[in-house]
Amino acid sequence: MYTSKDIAELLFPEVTITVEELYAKYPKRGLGEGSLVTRFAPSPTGYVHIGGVYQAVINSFLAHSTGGKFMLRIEDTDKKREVEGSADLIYPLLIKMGIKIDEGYVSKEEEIGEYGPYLQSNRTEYYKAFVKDLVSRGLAYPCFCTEEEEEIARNEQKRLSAPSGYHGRWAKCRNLSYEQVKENLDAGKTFKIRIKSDGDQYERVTCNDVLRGEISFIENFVDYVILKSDKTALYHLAHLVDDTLMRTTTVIRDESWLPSVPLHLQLFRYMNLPAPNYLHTAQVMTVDPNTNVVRKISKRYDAWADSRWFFEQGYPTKAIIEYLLTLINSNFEEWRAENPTLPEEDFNLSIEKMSKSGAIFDIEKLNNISKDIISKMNKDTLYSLAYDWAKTYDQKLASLIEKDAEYFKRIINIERESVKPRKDYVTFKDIYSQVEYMYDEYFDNPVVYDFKKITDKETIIELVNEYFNNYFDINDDNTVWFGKIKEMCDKLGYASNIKEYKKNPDNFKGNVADISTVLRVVFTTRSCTPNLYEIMQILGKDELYKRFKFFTENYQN
RNA sequence: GGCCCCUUGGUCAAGCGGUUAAGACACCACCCUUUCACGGUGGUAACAUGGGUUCGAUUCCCGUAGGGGUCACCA
Repeated sequence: MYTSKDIAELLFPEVTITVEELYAKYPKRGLGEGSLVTRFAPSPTGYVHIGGVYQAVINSFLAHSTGGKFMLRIEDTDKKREVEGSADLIYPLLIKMGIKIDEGYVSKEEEIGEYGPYLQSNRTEYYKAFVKDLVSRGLAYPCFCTEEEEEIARNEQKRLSAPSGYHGRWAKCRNLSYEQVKENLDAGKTFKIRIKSDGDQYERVTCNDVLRGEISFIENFVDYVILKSDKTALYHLAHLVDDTLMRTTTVIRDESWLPSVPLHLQLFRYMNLPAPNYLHTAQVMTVDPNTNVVRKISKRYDAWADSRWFFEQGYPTKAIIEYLLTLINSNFEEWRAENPTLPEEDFNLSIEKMSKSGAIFDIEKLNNISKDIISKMNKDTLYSLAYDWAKTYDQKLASLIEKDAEYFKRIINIERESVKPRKDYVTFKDIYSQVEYMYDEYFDNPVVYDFKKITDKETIIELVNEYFNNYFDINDDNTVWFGKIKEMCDKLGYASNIKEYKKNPDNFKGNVADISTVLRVVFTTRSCTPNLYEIMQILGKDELYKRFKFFTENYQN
């Protein structure tokens, strides 16, 4: 009389390692009581989705704030979906995001940590060992059904409105004898392994989710495939094996995994293992710009689903992370306001403050955070980050910077490094268009002078001449400089005091703002610029004359 | 359709039985101001709905609706 053990041996003669040996090989970690061991486990199907970064942030913060470990595991069991080379993109991306990885897959050549391999395709023997154990104890079995047969069963179930899946009378291979299995094998049929579910569709099982509390489900009564016919693991199996052997304490994943919790709990029970703690996060969503419908962020429709998009756009890493943090923990902004200079790693991410409902990704809010972060950078930091960015994404800006780094720094430092710094740049992408007029090359192309009230060429020339002849001294300080402009206003019949002007506009030809605008536009072509005095200081006397000359030769009313 | 999760302003969200229902972003107005960018002040705007429980529900329970997820040899 054959037993299930014989079937296991028949199916997996090559598997000699046992689960006991594996447990021994990966002993419990000697971490403190409340230390969380977490993991980010993406599959290499392309670039890292922004939702993945969101997950990684949660995992890493929770591990690090509890003195635990954060792992990076690559879930590449599905070779059909894998995008060549994309596994090697993940680690560098996370590092660039400022997320520290304690253990895991770095590249084809490199791994960190003692609980590996961290690439699932290198763990097949482990999965097989677990499966063999399950089969030998009669808790899993080989299934020889073809796709066609299963398709037919599915259709029948649909027609009958029966619960779908491989179970009950549809589970044809559930009780195959040793002889039947051998017969199929001898006939050259391929098999996959299904869990032999003991679940009852009228019974319930509960899970105590760390975030959501107790959740009750119908027991799993479907004999799900856990090992594919190519003998690679399905997620469910890999999750059981990896998170057990890697000693993960808390499985953090998005809520789309909630429906498979009963299966996972069953799997752990079958292995006589304690299930890890589960934390099912909400998903980040977006509103479709065309239909106004809330939906998942999609690789197909949303360019920014690709986390690299944020780098291309010139968002500082810090802005991306801080925005994500505001979505994850509602009190992050408050903490940031109270601790403006602390690094974000110091923030204590807490599960209690985590929202259960999916947030809609708000670019406007991100922009605000980004603008604020850039405004608080000192000129050297901004210079180096902007230059790094420009080198890969904006050659025009890069070459401007390369001409003269110090000159560039002077420009971006106007009204920076102060209590109320300017907030001109939402991203590094905004810099070019706001500094270009400080460079001579700008005038190689046709320029448009953006004069406001005073637009007549002769009048402007008279005004600038008057200014240069009687009021201009590059050595004046800001106060003297502006005092002289007011003096000139008074002399020419323009109000030097705007309040006075507003009281009796008819008494004046205009006001000091009009005069300032004339100078501003002659020197920069723009009516909106940072502090004019500083701009004039940076341009210097000769350049100012040169620009005035250019104006006289090129401006047309 | 079955099962599961979620539901406070346009968005992120405080709140955890009694509040004039915070705050941030966005928007609007005013102030400050040589333009702009800041900064300041103020404003518009919310508890999906119906039943309970209770002296009293945004808060607790049930139903309904809406949104989302999931029902693969994908993760």
